[in-house]
Order: sequence, then C-alpha cells, then structure tokens
Amino acid sequence: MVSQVRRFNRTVTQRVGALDDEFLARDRPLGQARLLWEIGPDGADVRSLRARLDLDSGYLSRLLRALEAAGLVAVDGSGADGRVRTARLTAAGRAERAELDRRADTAAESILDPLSASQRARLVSAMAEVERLLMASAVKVAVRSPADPAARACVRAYFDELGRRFDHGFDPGQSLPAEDQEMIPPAGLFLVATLHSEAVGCGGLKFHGDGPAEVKRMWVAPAARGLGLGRRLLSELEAHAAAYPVTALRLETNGSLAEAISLYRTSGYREVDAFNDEPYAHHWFEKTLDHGVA
Amino acid sequence: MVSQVRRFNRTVTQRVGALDDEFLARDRPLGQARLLWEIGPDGADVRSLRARLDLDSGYLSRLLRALEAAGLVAVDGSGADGRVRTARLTAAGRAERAELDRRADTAAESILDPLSASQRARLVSAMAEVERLLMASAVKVAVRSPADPAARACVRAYFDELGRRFDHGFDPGQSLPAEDQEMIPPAGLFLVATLHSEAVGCGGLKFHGDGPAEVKRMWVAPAARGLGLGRRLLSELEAHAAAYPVTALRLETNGSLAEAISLYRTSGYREVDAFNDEPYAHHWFEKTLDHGVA
DNA sequence: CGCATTCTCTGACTAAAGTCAGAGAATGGA
DNA sequence: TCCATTCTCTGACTTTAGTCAGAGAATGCG
Repeated sequence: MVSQVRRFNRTVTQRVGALDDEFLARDRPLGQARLLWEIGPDGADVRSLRARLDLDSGYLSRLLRALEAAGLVAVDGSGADGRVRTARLTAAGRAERAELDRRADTAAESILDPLSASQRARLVSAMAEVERLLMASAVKVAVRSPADPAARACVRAYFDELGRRFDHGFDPGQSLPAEDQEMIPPAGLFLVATLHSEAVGCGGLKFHGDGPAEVKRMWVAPAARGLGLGRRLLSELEAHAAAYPVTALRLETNGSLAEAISLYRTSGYREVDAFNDEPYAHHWFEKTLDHGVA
Repeated sequence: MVSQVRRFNRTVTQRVGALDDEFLARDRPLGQARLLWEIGPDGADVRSLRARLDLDSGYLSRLLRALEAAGLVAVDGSGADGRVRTARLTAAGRAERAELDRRADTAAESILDPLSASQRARLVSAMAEVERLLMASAVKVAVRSPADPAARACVRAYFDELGRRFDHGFDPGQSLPAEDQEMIPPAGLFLVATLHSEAVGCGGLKFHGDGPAEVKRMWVAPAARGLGLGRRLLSELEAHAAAYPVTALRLETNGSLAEAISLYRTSGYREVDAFNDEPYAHHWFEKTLDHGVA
C-alpha cells in the first residue's frame, strides 16, 4: 500500500503540480501569483494571508509591496483593529486574477481533453474519492481541555445543532451536565478533531472509577461528515479509555440522531435499559471493552 | 468537471506535494536531494540525468560538484564514450538515499495512518485509478513520418509482437506491404503516440482516392494497454480521414488478436468479406464514415 | 585527416525565495 | 495608566534555482 501511495505521489505531483504552477505563473513570480490568488475578490487581512500561506511577515509585506507597485493591490488599514491591514484587489488586480482563473481552467481542461467521455467520468469520480479520503487523513485528533477555544466552539455548535434537530429544541440547562473538570484527565478527557487548524469535531469521556465511563458531546461538523470521523473519534475515545481501569463505555442519545445511532450500533454498542434520567435521551447504549490482546 | 479537477489539484498538491518535498529535503536543498534520488543505486550517466530531470547542463554540473563535495557522489568518466561521465553513489550517498527512501515511506504512511482499513483500501484503489487515467491523459498523439525513429521503433515492436502471437510466426516479407511513402500525406498518414517522449503506440492510414482507406500498423505498447489508447488512435485516424474524400475505413486482422477484434467491433466496424489476400488475415472489417454534423 | 558536433565543465550572472532583527503604531488586560 | 503583546513594515542579509556564454576534450562522419 505504501508503495502504491508513493507511486501516486510521484506521478501526480509531477503531472498536476508542474502544470498548475506553469499556468499560474504568467510572467509574474509564483509567490506573487499565489498571493494575488489568495487575496480573493473580497480582499483579505494581511494577518490571515500570513497564516494561510504560512509566510514570514517580512516576506509577505514585501510581496504586497510588489503587487502594490504593479497596481494590482491596495493595502489599507480600515478595520476595527488599527494594527491589522487589509489587502484588496484593484480593478487591474481583479482582471489579473480572472486571467489566472482562466488559466487554471485551461490546465484542468488539458487534463480532461485527451480522455474519452467515460474516462473523464471515471477520472473525476476517482479524484473526488481521493480528495475526500486525503481530507479525512488530514484531520488531526488530539486531547484538549474542554476550555480550549476550539473545544468551546465545537460544544457550542453541537448544542446549536441539537436545538435545531430535536423535536422540541434543546436547552443545555435541562440536560445532564458535563462540567469542564469532569472531562480533564484523570477525571475524563476531551478530544477535538481539527482540519487545517479548524475544529471539525469533538467527543468527551467521563470516568466513574472502575465502573462504565460515559461518552459525551460526540459531534462532527456538517462539512466533515462522511469522512468516517465519528467512528474515528469514538475509537480513539475507546483507545484512551483502555489506559484506565474501565471495562465498559456507556452513552445515551436522542431518537432524531439517526446517523449517531447507526454509528453506535455498527461500532459494537448494544442498546440497554436507561441507566440515567437524561430528559433528552431515547436510547441508551453500552459497549464492553476488552483489554486483552489486540 | 473542470472545477472538480481544480479542487483535486489544489487539495493534492497541498497535501501530497508539500509533504513529499518536506520529507525529501532533509537539510539538503531539494534540487540536490532530487538528483541524489535520481542517480539511483546503480549510478547514471550525467547525460541521462540531464534529460530526466530537465536541467541546464551547467546547473546539473554544479549540483554534482556539491554532492561530490559532500562525499555522497563520485563522478567518473569510465565508459565507451569518453565524453559521457557517470555519477555513482558512494557508501555515504547510498546511506543518504536509503534515508530518503525511508522518509518517503514515512510520508506515505502518514497519509494512510489516520484512516481505517476500509478507507485505506478505497484510497489506494482510487489513487491507482487516478494515476492510470492521468497517465492516459499524458499520452500525446501526433502525425509523424513513418521514417521517424519513434515510428520505426513502434513498427519493429509491432512486428515482433505479431511474430510471438501468430500461430506460425510472422514474416513482414510475406505480408502485404505498407511503404513509408504510402503513409505520408497526402498518400496516407502515420500517427505515433508518446508518453514522456517515449513511443507507446502507432497507427497508419493508406488512402485510395475516394475509395475506402486502409488502417495499418495499429499497435499499443504492452505497458500502455488498458488506457484506451487503441480506441483513441483509431478515432484520431478517423478524424484525420474526415479531411479527405474518404467514405469508409477498412482493415484486416489476425484471429489471435482478440483485443484488437473487440476494439474494432465496439468502434463501429462490421465484419465484411475479404477485400484483399493478406495471408495473415482471418477477419476483414469496414466502417462507413459519415462526414455529417457532429 | 579535418571539421562539425556532443558532452561536461567553469565563470559570471540574475531572480526568486526566504530569514532575522528590530522599529513603530495599536491594542488589551492588570 | 503602564506594560506586554500583536501586527505590519523596512533593512540587511543568505540560499536556491536557474540562465548564458564559452572552453576544452572526445567522437563520428565524410
């Protein structure tokens, strides 16, 4: 499998990467072209450009000066924060970017062009599959404090979604609580999944001595669904739990969360009688962990 | 479709390209690392390195000097041609290359690692599909003289293959001839397919006034089979024929060439009575061209 | 043999990419 | 209000990458 992946890497970076760069670079240095592209039609903060392109601040500043001198970009300090400056495309800059756009289209067409209709369809669908799975593989899962901004953002999004999906809304105050300190080791733990340093999912665990631990706050961002991330979070929670004297995991869920219920069933959880009085729950699940051999 | 391809290009060059370069570059410039890799365990002529990496001769020489200074490479002039020099890895160079190899493995593993077994299988198969189709799309087909070295190589390989596959061998002298001048415009034409400037297929056409033209020398290199290249060559021959006062294409083939026969049938050729006395032919096909609207 | 060509190399460049230190303005929290 | 921090910018570098011209040895062909 590794050798397959390596072959792919070689072939694709050669064919696609070279083509892409060649078309992106008109007569302008690649760095400038990339920046021009990244600024986009609505402009962008210098700060966010630096983060997105991962450039040295001095270098970025110089690239902006070059684009300014070419009359393609205007940088102004308008905004709430007086330190942050915003780069915007001028009319000439927009025209230039449109040209880059056309070139990227041409590059893509030059790949499709020699193929038959059925080959094109197969290529595009295989590309979509590769892209999705590469995205899935780029997701990082790490233990973080529930107080971490990314974790907070996840829980907030999770509650919002419950509010929209439950028949009569969702009020966190009515639900059984899971306090921060209950999901910080050794009392428990909290996992956050990120894609390009943006939070796209979470899941928590509350330990109860050597009794069953509770799975809480399992959530995956809509944009990241279909990547198997829910299953991955769940299995990483189980893997972490294995380091504790825990023999089983428990969780409860609402009847309107069909994907979640199906995830639990296919992950080895079996439905059990209610083990708590969570008012929003319709189903209770439990899975026995075996700490035995792999 | 174009936008799909562009998304793929972006995602893949980011994820794969960056990863690859980062791992390939240890502390050494990327150019040197690539060269070290390309020299390979058995050494390589400077001349072929220049062709493969498409480098300026001065630049390549300088890179070799740098690798020599680092004790990784030895360049010596041993060989039949006293002008050509050969670069070989020293023990240290081999060790360094092995390290690069390990790193490329690690890079590939880091892509597979976060995925489940079924996701990995899907990724690898989708990668193989993308790679194959990109290869198909990288094939260039062009009209060339039958006397062109690439064309000669194709015809030679074609005859060799017929010799191996026909029940009683193949002797070009016994077969109906197709002379060079018969496949040079306007008498006819000859197409050569190349992949990375290596010949991988061919096909010729002999015109007979406004009577049916003959398809000759249809061949695809074993390494390039399954890319739909035969069908592409055939349809490009038909497209070229459309510029001539030709109403039909004809061809004959041997019963042992099953793929070819199936290609002709599925490309709209129907079997007809023998229209010549080619001794090696078992089947004769004809397709009526319509010069009408697309 | 003579001569054009091929091959590799060095010297002398340029342009692009990227790094590092620090200055100056603005912000935010104690 | 003070002080650490953030953000952008300039100046002063280095390293890579790549180009171009031409020299010198070897080869191949007529």
